[in-house]
Amino acid sequence: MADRLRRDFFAGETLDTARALLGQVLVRVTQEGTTRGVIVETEAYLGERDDAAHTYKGRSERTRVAYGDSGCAYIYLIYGMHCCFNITTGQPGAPEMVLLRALAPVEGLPLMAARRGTDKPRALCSGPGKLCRAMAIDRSLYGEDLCASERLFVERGAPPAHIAATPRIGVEYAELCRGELWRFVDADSPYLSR
DNA sequence: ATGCAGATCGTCT
DNA sequence: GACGATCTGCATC
Repeated sequence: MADRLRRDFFAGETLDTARALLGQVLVRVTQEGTTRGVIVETEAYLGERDDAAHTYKGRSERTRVAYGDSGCAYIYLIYGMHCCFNITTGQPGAPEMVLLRALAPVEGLPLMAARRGTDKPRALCSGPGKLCRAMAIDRSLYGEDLCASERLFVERGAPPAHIAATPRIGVEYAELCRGELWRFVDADSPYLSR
C-alpha cells in the first residue's frame, strides 16, 4: 500500500506544489470500485494576485474552502455541466490552489470507461472535466480533506523525467497573468489535455 | 487536422 | 442578465 501525501506536501509554495504533484497518484474510492490515475498535468492559481483565479476579487461563498487548510478539495461547476477539481495549497488565509487537468489512468479503467462513455484510454482523463467524470468527482466532495478522507486522496508516486511549463489553458481573459507559465505537464505523457 | 455551435446552470454584477 | 479554469459532435479542408 502506497503512502498518502500529508498536509505538509500541500502547504508550501503553490508553484512548487503544482510541479511536485506531477507523478503523484490520485485515488477515488466509491461503492462501484476504486479508480487511480497518475497526475500528468496541473495548473497553479495564485489567489489574490492572479486575475485568472476565482479568488482574485477576494472571498465568496464559492471560494470558502480556499481560505482554509491546504490539502482540501475545491470543486466547482463550469458551463453548467462539467466539474473542475482543485487542491487547496499554501498557508491558511492564502487562497491558492492547484487545478488537476489530466491523469494517466492506472486502475479501474472499465469503471472510468463506463462513466465516460468511451473506452479509449487517452480519452478517459485528458481534461479537467473528463477526469472529474471518470473519477466520479462532483460538488458533493467540496471541502473534502484529502489528508483524512477515505474516498478521495493522493498517494506517493514517482516524479516524471521531464517537466514542461506553459501558459494556462482558457484564461485569455486574464490580462495580467495569462502569459505566466503556471501550467505544468509531464512532457513525455500521451495523456495530456492537449 | 482545425473550427465552430450548442449544451446548461451556479455565481457574480 | 451575462458569462465561464469545458466537452462533444459535426462540418470542412
